[in-house]
Amino acid sequence: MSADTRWLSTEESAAWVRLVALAELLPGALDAQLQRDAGLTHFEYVALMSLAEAPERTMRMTELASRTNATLPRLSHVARRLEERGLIRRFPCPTDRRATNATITEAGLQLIADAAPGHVETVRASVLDALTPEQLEQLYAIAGAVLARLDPDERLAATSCQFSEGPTLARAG
Amino acid sequence: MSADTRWLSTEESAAWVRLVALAELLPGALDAQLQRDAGLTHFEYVALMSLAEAPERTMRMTELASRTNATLPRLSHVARRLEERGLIRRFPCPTDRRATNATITEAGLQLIADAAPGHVETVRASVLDALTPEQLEQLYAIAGAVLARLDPDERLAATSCQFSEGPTLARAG
DNA sequence: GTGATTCGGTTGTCGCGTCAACCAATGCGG
DNA sequence: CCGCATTGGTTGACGCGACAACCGAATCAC
Repeated sequence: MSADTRWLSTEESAAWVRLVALAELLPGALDAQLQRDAGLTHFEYVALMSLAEAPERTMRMTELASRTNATLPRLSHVARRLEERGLIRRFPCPTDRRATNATITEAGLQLIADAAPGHVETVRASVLDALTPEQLEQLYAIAGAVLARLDPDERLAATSCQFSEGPTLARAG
Repeated sequence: MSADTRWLSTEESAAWVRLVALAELLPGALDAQLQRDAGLTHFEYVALMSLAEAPERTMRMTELASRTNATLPRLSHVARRLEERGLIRRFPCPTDRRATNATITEAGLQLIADAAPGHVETVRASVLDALTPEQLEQLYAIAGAVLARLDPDERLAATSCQFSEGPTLARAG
């Protein structure tokens, strides 16, 4: 009976409620747009993006799972579906025959290249354009502070969610 | 072919990646703690909390669904499970015989009363205690600006996630 | 009143994620 | 070498949420 619970102050409660609402709504909004326009979940989009930006467009299943905050079984299921759709290919790793490498195919690159503009547009419309430059900086700091608690190993730090505007990644065989 | 896509700047991309990571990890962290300590999902916790704070500890299914950002089928499934566990009760609304009212039981009140301290502790440990008072205020404003886009009707504005420290809600029959 | 429409809710089906079980390959101790 | 634990990954069963179909009750047109 720890009666010494530090309940939330009014300000804490208000901010918390909003953060929870945000965390509740954002994934659904991202999934809905990507599903509608590209037939992809946000998770699939991030996974394909990660592969697209990896050296040789190839990554070990375990590393991909870690970078996308997925369990290995989950990634395995998703990879099977993506492979059935011809968006990725899997093959045993030559140096460690336990491991599996995943590579994004040309069709996969094409799909995310087509999907990226709409996705970026959604990100702007639902979040970024609602914030001032100062708030953008504040958000970066705040999310960083929280992630230090939730993701101490910074496994998700390297996820990428957009194409840069540099030399296009698609068709760069 | 909209080649006029406004790609993300470095600052935007960095903040966005962190926000996505946060939205990805937070629900899992909340679910894990509540599941472990009370056998509840975060959604079930919020639903029970909403009932506990409603007048007569009773609410219409439709209103509860709206406040918790749930579809009606989802809420119906969850309500059936909670009822089977004896945490809520459902009965037809006397004034509109189409409608169903849900009431939290004594057992339900007891459960969330027991679960609340641990949950608040988790909220502090994973988020609130990582932020300065200024950042808390900034978070409130930022999340408010984004929610204006994601939840224009402010349906989630009234969700409550904690017990106040006022007269305890449990056992107040 | 009576028929058509809408509202409030429940039920069934399907897809995805989790968990546990399993298998092959590797590494390690002796 | 030979056990044995560990690593990397897949598979199957189960639970939850989304979607569609459905039903009774209320409402509206006239």
